[in-house]
Amino acid sequence: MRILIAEDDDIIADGVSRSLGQAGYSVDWAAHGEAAEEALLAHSYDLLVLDLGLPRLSGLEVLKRLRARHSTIPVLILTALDGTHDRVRGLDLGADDYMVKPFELAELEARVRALTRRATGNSPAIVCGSLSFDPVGRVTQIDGVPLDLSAREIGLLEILLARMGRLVSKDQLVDHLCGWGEEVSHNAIEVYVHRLRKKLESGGIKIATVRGLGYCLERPQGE
Amino acid sequence: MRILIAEDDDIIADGVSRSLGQAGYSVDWAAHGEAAEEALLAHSYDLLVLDLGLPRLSGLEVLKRLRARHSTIPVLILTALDGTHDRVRGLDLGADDYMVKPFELAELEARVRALTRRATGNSPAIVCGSLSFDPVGRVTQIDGVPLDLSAREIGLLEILLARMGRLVSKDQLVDHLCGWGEEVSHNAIEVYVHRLRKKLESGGIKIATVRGLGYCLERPQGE
DNA sequence: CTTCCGCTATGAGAATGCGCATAAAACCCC
DNA sequence: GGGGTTTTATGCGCATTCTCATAGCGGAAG
Repeated sequence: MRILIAEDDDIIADGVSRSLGQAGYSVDWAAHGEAAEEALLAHSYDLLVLDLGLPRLSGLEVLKRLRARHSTIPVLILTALDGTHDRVRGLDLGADDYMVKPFELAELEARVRALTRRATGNSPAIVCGSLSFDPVGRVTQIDGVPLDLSAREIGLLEILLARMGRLVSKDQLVDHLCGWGEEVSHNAIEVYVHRLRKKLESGGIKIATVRGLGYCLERPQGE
Repeated sequence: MRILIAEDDDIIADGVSRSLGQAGYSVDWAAHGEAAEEALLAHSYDLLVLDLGLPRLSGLEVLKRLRARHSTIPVLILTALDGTHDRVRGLDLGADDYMVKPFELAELEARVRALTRRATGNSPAIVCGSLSFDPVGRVTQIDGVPLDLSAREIGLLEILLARMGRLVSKDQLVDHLCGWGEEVSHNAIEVYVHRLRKKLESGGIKIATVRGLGYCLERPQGE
């Protein structure tokens, strides 16, 4: 799950990205409207958190262009206390939710969860054999028993589930786990896979290795 | 967008088909499992709304056969409140979403939208007799059973499938398998072909040798 | 028909480097 | 600073790849 934050106040941006990063999302940050526009064109995000008071290119303008391109990415707008007018206009332009500054990080997280859920097609849970993954709460269960996973493990599992039964290269994994700027070695991926495998093996879930190409979460036998 | 509804309760079926028809889909209705099976074989649908409690042929069976034919149509299953077990089994068999009766038509519509949207992103598998190959996931199945191939074998199969029924020279194979700097001997190609043949023979897939010219993946009968 | 030569099949062995495991270091949040 | 998590470091095992040697096959020429 990849999220773009368009926010000029770097203290807020920092807090938000930490908080969401902690929750297992990979977060990119754009400090002004043009950077946001560029990032949106260059990558595919699952959610945009958009401050309306952006320099260079206003948040409303970014949103307008985004929707003009028929993008359906969920957008959560951030607005100052007195920006009622803009807020309304934002919702008119196709924003999905809004928050008024200052806000609680916990509440932001909750709303982000709600919005990303919608993006995953409303599916209540992704099931793979005895494993079920709830994209809303980002909670994993094996045979109904909650499984304790770290942020990185959740991120890894998420993309493997999204591409269940297909091969996923290490580069693809790196892409999904990290925003740009931060990169992680292939070795790190191997370590995550190792740990995730250990936690999943009790449920009979297997991650197959294809040497030189990548990993593949085995789809449970449809029989 | 064409949708098939397999549902024996004609009141529900009527409501659903009106609602979806209203929304611009063209809707067919099958009142029992065999009719659904027949319709699925006769036409190509973009979505199947499947009641699990069908007479004549159960919904689970319909779904199972559908997936056995390597169909990737999105399937939304309808289930009674107490059908937890069947629901889980349905998702295991490759259903994409489910709804519990009774449900709101508006919600059904929303989920149908989500599923049909997702479908357009799906890549069609390349099928050759009992073999199917997903070019995106680079995963091979024979009669629905995943086949364990190495990187080189996958690469070889990939290009043979792309030129199915046509002759592929060894030089072409070398080109496709190796990057710029690296080269590989013709003898190596022979070895890959040998190993790939061994793994494919159980599925009745044949790679013909054309002496002095190259190899050719035989197109299955009936096309 | 027989012989010969070159192409292909096949098995076995060797080399490479990928991925695994484990440990240890950096990091981060409370 | 202490628990957790993330990341880097490192050596080993082994699957995969590739070469080699040999046997099989097919076509062409004599």
